[in-house]
Amino acid sequence: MRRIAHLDMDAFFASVELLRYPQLKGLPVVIGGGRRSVDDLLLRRFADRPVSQIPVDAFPLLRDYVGRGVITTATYPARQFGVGSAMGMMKAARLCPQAIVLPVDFDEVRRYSRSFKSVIREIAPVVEDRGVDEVYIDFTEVPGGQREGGRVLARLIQKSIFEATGLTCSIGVAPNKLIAKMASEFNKPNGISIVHEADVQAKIWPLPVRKINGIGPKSEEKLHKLHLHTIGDIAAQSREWLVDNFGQAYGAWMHDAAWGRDDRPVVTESEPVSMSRETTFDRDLHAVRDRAELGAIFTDLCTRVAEDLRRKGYVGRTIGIKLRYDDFRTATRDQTLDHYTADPGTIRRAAGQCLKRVDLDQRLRLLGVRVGKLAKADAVPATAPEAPAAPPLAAEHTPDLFHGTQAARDAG
DNA sequence: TCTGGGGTCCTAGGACCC
DNA sequence: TCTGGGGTCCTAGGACCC
Repeated sequence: MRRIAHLDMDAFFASVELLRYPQLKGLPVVIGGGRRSVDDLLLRRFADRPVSQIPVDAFPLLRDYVGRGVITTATYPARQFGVGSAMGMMKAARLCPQAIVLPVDFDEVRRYSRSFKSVIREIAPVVEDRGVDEVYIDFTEVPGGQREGGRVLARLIQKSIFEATGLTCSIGVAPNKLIAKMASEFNKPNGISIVHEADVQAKIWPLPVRKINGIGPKSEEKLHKLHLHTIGDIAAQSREWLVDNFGQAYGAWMHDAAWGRDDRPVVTESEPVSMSRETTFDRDLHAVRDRAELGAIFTDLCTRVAEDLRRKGYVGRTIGIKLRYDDFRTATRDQTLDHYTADPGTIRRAAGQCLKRVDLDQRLRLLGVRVGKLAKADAVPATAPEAPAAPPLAAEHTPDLFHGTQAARDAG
């Protein structure tokens, strides 16, 4: 009998911060925002004492937050005010102005991520990564993995993670990934939930459709229009009806999902498909009026993707850009080269070509650069960047960007 | 008050080749 | 002069997830 666990760290980003600032325990704290944070200032101001001694009233509050951005994680006390992840900072500030705001410390989060995952792998080796704070674990072949439906092993993992990191997690164990994912939410935080095949009707069917991993806001809205609100409502429809309304692949999948059927394996290894860097500006920028600023950001994005590729040992063939207009519409353009590259100049030139194919009259709020069709750098025949060599990546050397004049282009 | 940054996968049309 | 399918690759957009 297959036994699959889904493990989800409780309020991971916030919990990592609480380890550093235990004085914030029990308070509403939100993580997110980024650049505008006062965190560094705080540390400098109280450089004379351990961070755990910084007084609570010295921390920055959500009510004082200025800028764009969304909440990455909210502590449970903050959630009581209706604040949750993916919520805009400004909206969160209205709901809970007294919440403390801290920026994401990616290095620290990654460190704890590696740490809790290695604890799990020592106990149960078949682990699938689902981002920094989540994994699927195959209990089926683990000695003792079937005892009490997986509860015994789940408890051991929970305890081992807590002892190694001081962090809590919630675990769902079920016949497959789909149900395990839903089950891990049943007893949050620091909970375990065991679901068997026979429980689907009682425990899964009453849930709202949105709880199915794969049904998002758009599908939820469409389901609601069809008067389907619970997973049981979907299960009550015929496969044919769902296919007629949602298409062959999605409709059939939805039917299976509602009946708790899912035979996807736990995948322990995977290769990246693309790497990208993007940034939302502090204020909307215009291609002509803010040309220099945009040019510098663009160059920086190209440089950073190139660094990411090199650091991880990949090259790519498809170079693309993404931009978001002030009205939140998104446009993408990409171009496939005849050779693989990780060279910042090559990426910059190809991305620059893409930029010329998109409307730049409207103000922009976001710019991104993506490299796709990746291959391992050592698995691909080495190709020199085509002559002439890539120009240096200074803004003044790339006058073709953002409505550069033809004369400037010729000069470049 | 809008709405981050990093991804994956799917769809659909057109090019191009056999 | 009209009429094929099938397969693969490229591109743009969009849904969804963490």
